[in-house]
Amino acid sequence: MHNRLKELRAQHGWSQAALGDQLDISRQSVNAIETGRYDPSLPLAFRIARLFGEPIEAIFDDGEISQAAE
Amino acid sequence: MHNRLKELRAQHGWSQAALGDQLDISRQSVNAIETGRYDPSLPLAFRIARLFGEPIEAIFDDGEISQAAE
DNA sequence: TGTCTAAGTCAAGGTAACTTGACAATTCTA
DNA sequence: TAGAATTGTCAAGTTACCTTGACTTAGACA
Repeated sequence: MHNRLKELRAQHGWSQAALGDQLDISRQSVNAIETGRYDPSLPLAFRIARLFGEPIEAIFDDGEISQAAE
Repeated sequence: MHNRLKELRAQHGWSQAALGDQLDISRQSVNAIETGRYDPSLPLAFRIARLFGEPIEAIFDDGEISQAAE
């Protein structure tokens, strides 16, 4: 799943390690998510979205077309 | 993490098995998520949100206070 | 009554999401 | 130039997510 983690982290001038500290995960996990080796868990996705002040859907993109309720 | 899966499923009149079919997971997994035994993966959370036409944050709630970007 | 469906749970197993520790390559900078 | 910081990656281990198969309980209904 594509994500904007690297871009958002760069906007704040944080290292992978510094971001990991704030998210309470290791720098290797930050790197793995940024490089697409695996997706974050849902609780971690919530922490990421909250840290950057954006909805999960604005940060992560699973490539499918989202359809609003009618 | 709390979620509204059971409520949303009831609104559509679907069984756990029928919902599992649409999400491409087993009925036991639907039950485990509904009863809070574990959280869905992020890709599965996307499929759930898309199926019900609501944002992930409107269906799942990790209990923390969300703060919009300023 | 017996049968069907739905829901809840358990066991056992596979894969994904994390961990710590290590090493190499690059870049910044004193 | 040497040292520090950053990033990328690997190995090995733990836990979470998800599977199939099975069993139980409860409700609907012929």
